[in-house]
Amino acid sequence: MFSRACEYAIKIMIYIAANESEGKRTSLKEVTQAIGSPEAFTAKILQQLVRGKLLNSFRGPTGGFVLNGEKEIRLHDVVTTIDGDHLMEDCVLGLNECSSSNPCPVHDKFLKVKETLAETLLSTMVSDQALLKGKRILRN
Amino acid sequence: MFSRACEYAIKIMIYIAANESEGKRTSLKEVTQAIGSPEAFTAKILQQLVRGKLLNSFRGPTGGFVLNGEKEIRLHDVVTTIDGDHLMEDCVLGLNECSSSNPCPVHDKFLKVKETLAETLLSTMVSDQALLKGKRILRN
DNA sequence: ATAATAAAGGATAATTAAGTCCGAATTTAT
DNA sequence: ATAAATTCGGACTTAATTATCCTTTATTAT
Repeated sequence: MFSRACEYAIKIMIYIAANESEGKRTSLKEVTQAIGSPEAFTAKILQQLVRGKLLNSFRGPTGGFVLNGEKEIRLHDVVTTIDGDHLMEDCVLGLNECSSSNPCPVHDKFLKVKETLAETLLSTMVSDQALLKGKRILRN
Repeated sequence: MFSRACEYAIKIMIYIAANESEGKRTSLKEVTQAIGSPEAFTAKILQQLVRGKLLNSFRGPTGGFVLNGEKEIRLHDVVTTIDGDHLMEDCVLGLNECSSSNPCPVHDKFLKVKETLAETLLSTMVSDQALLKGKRILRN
């Protein structure tokens, strides 16, 4: 459903949010350890999240990453930052010209699926208590 | 959401079903023209659909593909044949050990999304009249 | 100032997905 | 029989994603 990078990104954000609820800043090393992801690749994803204004970063000793406190971050923000909004916006069959007025054969059938997905991503905050509780389960 | 190959597969099946409702057998050339897909790649997908028992094939002049008439084919059959059941069955975060009894942080949030998707795929037949009406809109 | 620590960034490699090429096998019609 | 049309199958190429390596830059503490 999501790219591998996006799966990591969601885990990253949840882990950092959980850490932050305990007042802790999170380093690359710590988060890769926590979610079991390749370090260098994870660094790239963290960069994207910083550029996308979802995280703030600090260099040097005691450095690391924190949530951008200015807005409540939703899963929707994370997904669109890494994967874009294709899943919610594009035609399921990949057609350029598909819309409610000029629908592809399956357009109507998938309206509800997309709506449920969008609603889920928009209504779920990365700092949601229900998510943070599951913090321990971010790797196998 | 689906792989490119799976998008093609869905279009292929709808097109062949529409043709078949008019008693016509469909050739590789015709379907690639109809859906605007690369011919050689489309041939591979047709092979997969034949091996998966969703289609029957005939060689030689007047050859081509027809639906396997033994069962009513659902979108679910097409998707699982090409992409597998990852979308419906696997953990959204890619965890191996994620289940209702040992859920990842977002497990519950995505239950409804997966359920809506599965329900949509299972309840939609490729010969559904609503789909065949949209036959003309399978390429840009 | 210096050394140590951590993120930033660029270049490259490995893997997977998407797409192509071409010859073999099968069937139809002449 | 032969030629043409069509699917089958394997090997190959290209493009995108995932992952690694290594150097630079910024920050902290000594």
